[in-house]
Amino acid sequence: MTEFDQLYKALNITEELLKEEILTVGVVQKVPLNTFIVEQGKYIKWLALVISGKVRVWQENEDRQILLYYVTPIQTCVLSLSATFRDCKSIINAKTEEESTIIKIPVRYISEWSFKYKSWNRFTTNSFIFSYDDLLHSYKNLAFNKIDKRLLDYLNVFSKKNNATKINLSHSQLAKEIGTTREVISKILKQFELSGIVNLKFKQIELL
Amino acid sequence: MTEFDQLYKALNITEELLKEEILTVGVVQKVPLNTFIVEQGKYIKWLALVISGKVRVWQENEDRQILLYYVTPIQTCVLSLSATFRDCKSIINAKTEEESTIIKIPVRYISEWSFKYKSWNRFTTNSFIFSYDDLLHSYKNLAFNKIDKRLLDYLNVFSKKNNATKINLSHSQLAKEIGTTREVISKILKQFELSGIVNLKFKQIELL
DNA sequence: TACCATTTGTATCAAAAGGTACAGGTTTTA
DNA sequence: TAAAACCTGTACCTTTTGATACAAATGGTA
Repeated sequence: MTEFDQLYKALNITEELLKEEILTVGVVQKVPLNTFIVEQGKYIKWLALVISGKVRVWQENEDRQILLYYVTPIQTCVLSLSATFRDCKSIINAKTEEESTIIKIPVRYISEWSFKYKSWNRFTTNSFIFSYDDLLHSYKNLAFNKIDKRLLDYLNVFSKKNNATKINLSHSQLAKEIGTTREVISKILKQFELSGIVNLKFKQIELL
Repeated sequence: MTEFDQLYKALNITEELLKEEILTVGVVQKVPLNTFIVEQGKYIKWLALVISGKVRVWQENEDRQILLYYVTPIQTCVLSLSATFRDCKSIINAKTEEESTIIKIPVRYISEWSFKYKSWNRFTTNSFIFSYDDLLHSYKNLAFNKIDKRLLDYLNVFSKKNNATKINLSHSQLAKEIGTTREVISKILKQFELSGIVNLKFKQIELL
C-alpha cells in the first residue's frame, strides 16, 4: 500500500479526480528526526500531511516557548492549513520528533480543492473543528488545573498513546511540555513517588 | 437596509441563489438583554448570526466558569457552527449582554451551503480560522502573562472596542472576565492608580 | 432621611509556583 | 579513563495568587 493509498483511505477520499490531482502534485518525502518542517515567520509553500512519524508544533516568544500540539498520522498541522487560506506566512515551528514520512501538497491547491471536492472539504473542516476542540481542552486545562494535575494528565495520556506504563522522558523535557521549570517537576514527581503513584528511575517514570 | 441586506454585505454574499435561500429559511429575531441563545448540553436547532448587539459565550464546569469569547456584529458563534457539522449538541452557553438582533438559520443548511456556495464556504472557513486565532491568543495570554498584565490588556481592549477611556465595570465583573477573585482585581487596580495608569471611581475605571 | 444592597479598600494568612544554589548521579565522548 | 554534558534531588527564599474577614463608601429607595 503506497503512502498515497494510506492517505486516501484515512481521509475517506473517493473521488477519482481528486486522487489523480493529489498523485500529480503531491510529493512523498522521508524526513529525518529533528528536522524543521515549518519555521516561524517564513512562508509556507507546501502543506504537509503526516503519513507516519510524529511532528511537534510550538510557538516561540522572546524567552519562552509554548507547545501547541503534535501532528500524528494521518493529520495535518492546522495552523499551516489555516495559513494556506490566508497569507501563507507561518506563525509556528514544526519539527519532527521521530523519523517521519510526509506528503507535501503545494499550497495553491488546498483552498481550491476544499470547494471542488466534498471529501477534501470534509477533511479541512474536520481539521479545523478537531483542532479547535483540542486547543479548547488545553486552554481549560491551563485555566482550571494546577501543575500536579496537569502533569499527571500528561503522563496518563502519554502512557495511553504509546501503550506503555514506562515513560522515557527527562524532568526537563516534561517541564517544557507542561510549561514550567525542571525543579517543580522533580518536586511533584517525588511527591507522586511517595504517594505510590509512580516509580522513578533515571530518565524513566513508571506509572503504577 | 434590512437585516438580510446587512448580512449579505458583511459576508460578501453575491450569489443570488444563496440570498434567496437565506431569505426563505432564515428568521430575523429581536432578543432581549440577558436571554440565553444557546445552552450547554442542549441540542442546537438554529445557527444564530448576530446582526446587532452582543452575545457572551462561556463554559461552565462544576464550580467555575470560563469566558470563551464575545460574538459581535456580524459574526456567528464558532462553537455552534462547529456543532452544526457534527452532532448539534452544544458544549457552551451563550447569552445576550445587550438587546440583540439575530438571524437564525436551521442547522441542516449550514454544512450543505458550505459546499454549494463559495461565499458561504469562505464565511465558515473564516469563522474557524479567526476563532482559532482568537483562542490561541487567549491561550498564550493565560500561559505567559500574570494577572496584572492580563487585566491591563483587558482594559485596553475594552476601551478600544467601546471607543471610550471610561470603563463602567465593577471589580467583580472584571474578576469574572479575567478568571480570578474580586480582591485581586481591587488590589491590582489600586496599584495601577498609584502608578498613575488609571483613575478609580465608583463602578468606573478611567484609563489615563 | 434612614435603610439596605452593592461595591470598594485593606489586612492577614496560606498555598502554589518560580528562582537560585549546590551536591551528587549517569551517560556520552574525547 | 578522564572530562564534559546532562540528569536528579533538595533546601531555601521570593513572588504571585487565592481565601477569609471586616470596615467603609456609594447609590437607590421606601
